[in-house]
Amino acid sequence: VPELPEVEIVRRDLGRLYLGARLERLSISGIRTVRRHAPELLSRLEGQILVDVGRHGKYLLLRWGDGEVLVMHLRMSGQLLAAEAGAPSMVHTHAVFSFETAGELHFVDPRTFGELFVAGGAAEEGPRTARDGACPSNGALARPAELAHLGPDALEATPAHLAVTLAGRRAPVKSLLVDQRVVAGIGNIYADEICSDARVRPDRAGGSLGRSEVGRLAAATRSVLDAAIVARGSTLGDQQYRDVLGETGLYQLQHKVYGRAGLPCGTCGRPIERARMGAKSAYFCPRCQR
DNA sequence: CGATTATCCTGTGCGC
DNA sequence: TGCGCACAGGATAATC
Repeated sequence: VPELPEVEIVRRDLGRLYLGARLERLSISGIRTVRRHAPELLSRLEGQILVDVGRHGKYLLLRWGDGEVLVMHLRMSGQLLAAEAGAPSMVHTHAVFSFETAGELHFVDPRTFGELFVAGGAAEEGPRTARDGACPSNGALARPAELAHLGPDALEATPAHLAVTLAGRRAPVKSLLVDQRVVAGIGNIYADEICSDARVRPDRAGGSLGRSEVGRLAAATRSVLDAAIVARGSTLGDQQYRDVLGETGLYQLQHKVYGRAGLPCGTCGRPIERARMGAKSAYFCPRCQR
């Protein structure tokens, strides 16, 4: 459930609570959570200081004093929750970060789809291209090789990029929006909300969109994600999403279409429809969205 | 090659 | 009250 806005809130919370703190111990109890490489690799983070918390799409990037980057993804049911030192763990806690002075951080994930791994920890360092080494001095967190397949972060993507990636595609607009290779960070909820804001039906073929429609889609991507971040993300009925301090988001109160099948559209009053797109459902207003 | 479908997993809520 | 089952969906592998 967590998508770009929720992950961005978690990123900010982590920075506020743990930046500059020294990791005393990292204990892993869930094997599946660290499935990318040997769990022992994570022990190299112990003793290091958290120096930066970044994000690309739905991935969190924690950079440590020795230059290591810990990559985390919450997937469907993952939560990162602050806890007092020595506090008992909830069920489905798969990793506990114990900081020297900042307390603990618990990685809780009932469905175990989430994961964490040290970037570059599993593979040999590949040959560096000129691009890779071009500007390491600007302090920006370089994207790990494991995330090379991702498109630009949805907040960084330009309208031109969106136009190019939609051109000629037969796949539905919504499928392209949630395709992390096109833009990174958009999931099922925000794809529906973005299509609603852009007044474009989610099942329209990407290549069939006109210039102004692509423009509206790009603008909607920005405005919807920005507004969702201001509202600290969406916490749905399942109460799944929580920020690091356990608080819910409020953006669900501003949802125009997601989960609102049969309810009247706020603009025209027609009932919101729910359509099956593959295994997932898409919500839209049949009158306002074309 | 691009588009669709199955898979991973557990908690929840529904119908019977 | 309880049981079975569909559903939720992010990413990836497999398949059409």
